[in-house]
Amino acid sequence: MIMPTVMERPDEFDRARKEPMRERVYLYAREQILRGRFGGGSFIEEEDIASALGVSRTPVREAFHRLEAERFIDLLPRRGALVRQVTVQELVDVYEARRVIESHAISRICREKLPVSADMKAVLGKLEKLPPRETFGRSELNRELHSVLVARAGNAVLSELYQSLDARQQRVAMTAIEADPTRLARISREHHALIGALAAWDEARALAILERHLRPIMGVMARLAPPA
Amino acid sequence: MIMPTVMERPDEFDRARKEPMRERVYLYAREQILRGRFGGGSFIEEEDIASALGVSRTPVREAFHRLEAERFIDLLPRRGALVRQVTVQELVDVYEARRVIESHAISRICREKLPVSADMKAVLGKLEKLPPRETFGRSELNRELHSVLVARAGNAVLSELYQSLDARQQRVAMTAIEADPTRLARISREHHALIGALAAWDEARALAILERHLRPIMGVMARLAPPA
DNA sequence: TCGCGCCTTCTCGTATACATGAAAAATTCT
DNA sequence: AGAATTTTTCATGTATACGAGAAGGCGCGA
Repeated sequence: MIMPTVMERPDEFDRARKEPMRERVYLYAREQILRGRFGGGSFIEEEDIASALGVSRTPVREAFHRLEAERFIDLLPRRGALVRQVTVQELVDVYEARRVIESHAISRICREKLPVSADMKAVLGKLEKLPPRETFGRSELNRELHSVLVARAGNAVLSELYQSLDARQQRVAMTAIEADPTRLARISREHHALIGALAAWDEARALAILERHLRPIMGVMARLAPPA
Repeated sequence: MIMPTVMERPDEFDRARKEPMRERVYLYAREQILRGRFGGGSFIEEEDIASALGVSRTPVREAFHRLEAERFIDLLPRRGALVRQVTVQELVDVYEARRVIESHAISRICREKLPVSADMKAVLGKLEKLPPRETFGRSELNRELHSVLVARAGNAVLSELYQSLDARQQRVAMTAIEADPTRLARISREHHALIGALAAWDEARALAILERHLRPIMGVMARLAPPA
């Protein structure tokens, strides 16, 4: 029932686009949550979004169901959509899951002697071209690098699972970067080291770098998401 | 557009139940796919299900979206719902993913010296009480045992990921059992051995048993799902 | 004043109606 | 006849309507 922000002007978006309405509704609601406008623990109602975007409730419902599947909200029967509170425990679990999947990918890449893919090089290249100021863009590319790494291992199912984790952590990743911008430089260094170890198929070294790479993030999380 | 089976009598189900309609529609469509009545590669239309169950298209749409999220069908824009063909590659990937997650769970249980949970014992108990004839029930319990094992490790996120894998492989698991009923006895023995190793916190042994346990299934899969 | 139950209100869940766009069918041209 | 184009069909995508169930307010009684 809490409307965190009053929209002065109905959030009109380009209705000319031909992509399905529910997709745009989904992206809109997702961004509101990501940006923290819909705080965790507050309710959103279908009609809110529908009128704000000038669409009917039907596509909003479909977007809500997708958001629920991705654990952004909980759909309470006849009550509304509760924006999930990100708990510390959940973050720890997400990072452990990431570590499990990424470690496996690294092991496969090294054991099967898979060369570093063009995708990985492309992402690294884009990262270098991007000025350090562009924290948002860099953060996106960093996440993409990890995705591409997992994809390289060649297991589509694991890649999908990893993607869903990625969506879940995205909320916090953004604020984590903002809270400590100096981390970006460190992350870049670690990424280069990781790709280097992968190119040399040095499994032990790559795994060690991954460990060091993921561990400190948990500390940041704990500070950002005090227990509800 | 292919309706594999003509329903002589509209598949009437108990409309008195108070659980949401979309849930029943979901379960119905899911079972049809699981039982192979909607063959892989064929289209199902919303209206088919709606009229077969005597409901409107609205809950059917929601059920379809859920089935798509669980990878039972592909929703093609303005075309319909395509029942996914289970490829050998996908099955191999699913089993590899299972192995990754279950191995991690075993490692954690052994390293943190977590005692075998009451849940696990309960499932084992139910399994022993169930007569060997009950292949379907035994298969369900076997899957449940693995779920409980993963849950024991205490990572809710990984448990969720595992659950989604479980749903994906269910289609084939059923037919796999039917194709080779002698496997059930072997599975039971391996499960007992696995729990034994877990109780002793013998990580290496438990992992070895898991490997042996999951590997032969892939052979069965390859025979059951010839490349499309 | 406080507790209990009724009533109002408001949102979701489902049904129905209409619009849109793609596939299939019919027609025409070569 | 064969192929390309137009027409038709028909399932999906979206909007709207209606009913049911829960939350909160209000009045009544202790």
